[in-house]
Amino acid sequence: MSMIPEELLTTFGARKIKLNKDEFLFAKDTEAHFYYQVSMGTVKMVNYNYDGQEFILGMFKAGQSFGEPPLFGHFPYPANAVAVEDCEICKLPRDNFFRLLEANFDIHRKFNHELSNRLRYKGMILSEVSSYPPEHRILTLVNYLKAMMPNQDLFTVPYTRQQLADMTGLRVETVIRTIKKMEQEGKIKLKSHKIVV
Amino acid sequence: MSMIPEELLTTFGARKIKLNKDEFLFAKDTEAHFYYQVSMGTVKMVNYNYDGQEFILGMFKAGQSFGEPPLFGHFPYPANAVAVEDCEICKLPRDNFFRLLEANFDIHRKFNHELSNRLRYKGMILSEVSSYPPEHRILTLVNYLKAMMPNQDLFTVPYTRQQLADMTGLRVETVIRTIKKMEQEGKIKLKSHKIVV
DNA sequence: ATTACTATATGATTTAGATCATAAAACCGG
DNA sequence: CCGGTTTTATGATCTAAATCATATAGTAAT
Repeated sequence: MSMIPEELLTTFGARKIKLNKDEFLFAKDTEAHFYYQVSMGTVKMVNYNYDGQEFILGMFKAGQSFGEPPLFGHFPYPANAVAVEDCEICKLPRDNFFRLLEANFDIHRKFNHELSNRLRYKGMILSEVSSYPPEHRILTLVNYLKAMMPNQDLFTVPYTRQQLADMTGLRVETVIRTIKKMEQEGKIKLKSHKIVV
Repeated sequence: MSMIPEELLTTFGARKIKLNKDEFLFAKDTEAHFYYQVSMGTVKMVNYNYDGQEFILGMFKAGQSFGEPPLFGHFPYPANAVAVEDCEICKLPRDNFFRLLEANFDIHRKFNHELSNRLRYKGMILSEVSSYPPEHRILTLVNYLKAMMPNQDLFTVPYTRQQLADMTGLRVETVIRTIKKMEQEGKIKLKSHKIVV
């Protein structure tokens, strides 16, 4: 379930840190020194443009790692890491992380797999944002999120309209209006304002 | 320079195939059976929306590989592969590719590095397309392309206005007008219609 | 050179979604 | 339960870029 079991991380010298909602873990354009894995809560990778408008590049919850590409690819962070809610994060120094990988080939492979999946997500969102109207973008995102869930029962999209907007490059008002319209047309179902698929 | 030396690819049973300009190598939503590496020419990964508008997710030239994420991540192709010009492509069956990786740890690592760099590119473009005006998008892309060049001399952007549009989610006319405006304001230099940085 | 095609150029018009403004629900901590 | 904050809702207006329509300039092949 976890990218790397927490016991193994501890063995290699990882520390657990706490992060309050809205706190920054690292900032865009700074150097990467650590491997991070969410132990509790949710972290988002996010970019802000000049007038504060944000775009969410990824959401990471318990068990998921984030911010490794700069470690593998040797470039500065391309975005900021911010706590979406109170979090606990496992933090492992870069060198220890590479030692851990060398000693665990299967985990090294797992990262290949994980990075590939993230490319899939980004490519999908990119194609959407560049050429599809709001309705299509939201539906594509929602269907992807559902498909990523292990159990295929009813899935409640756990994001606010604002977060959906920040993930699809739309404005809140547009997302609100589009979701309402889709509900009226019977294209989606809502349960206490959350999309259920 | 190459992701995998061609001799090594041959050792593991790779074949060279030819591809004419505008020919498809594989299509979106189909299964991935091969590892591909450009030997000559340029291949683009591209998506088309309902009215034929295209979005270019990546351009790959001699030495570069493409379309591996579906091999690593076990999902169908998220985009189409099309020859931008006449090409020669090395093609290696999936299983042989994985055998090659197992036998060459350094190459396996290289893919981690490569995938990370692609994530960087996609994240950058995504942030641009979602929240920045045409001028900023074009400049960011151009600067990135230059930064990727090994030699840091004068770099001529090798793409047409149409291709730049398809990489930034803009329309040709917008790219043409924006580039012209930037040139007049001295923000960029042109040499026989191509941007030089 | 001439033809045929591709790329660049430029004006006029339209439009989807952003922006602005304001309000009503829903949710949360003490 | 109350007061404050966050989230959802909705109407009115605006605007950047898309779209539409042509035209001109390059480029490649015969």
